Amino acid sequence: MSESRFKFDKAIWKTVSGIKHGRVMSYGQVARLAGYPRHARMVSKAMSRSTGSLPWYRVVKSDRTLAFEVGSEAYSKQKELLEKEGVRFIAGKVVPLDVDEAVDLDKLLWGPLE
DNA sequence: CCCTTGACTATCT
DNA sequence: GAGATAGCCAAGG
Repeated sequence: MSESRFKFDKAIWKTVSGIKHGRVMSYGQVARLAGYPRHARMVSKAMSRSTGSLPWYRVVKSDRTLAFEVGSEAYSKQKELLEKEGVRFIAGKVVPLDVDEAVDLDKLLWGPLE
């Protein structure tokens, strides 16, 4: 196994582990934060290579939908794990729960759904 | 090497 | 907003 790939994996795992409970991050965001811009597609591989427990389900696509095929087992599992943390879904999209500053829960729930 | 694959993304119709 | 399209980049055949 190559040395550089291990370093990459480690950086990704560390970043993903840092995602807080009930929050999500996109693949591209994780890659960027880990120090590897434009490696969004590689993030998934790094996660699948992870042996320990990783909050992989807190990583979603940039449009806030899940990466798996709708209806697949993986899709259901990820959605279930997220909902267990209080994450909501509207029209297949994760609702950002930035409880910290987004005091506009009203607008969040009743505002335009796009 | 060349070509194909993806748990991706940004942009344009 | 849904589809198409073109970048993206490491792995594997």
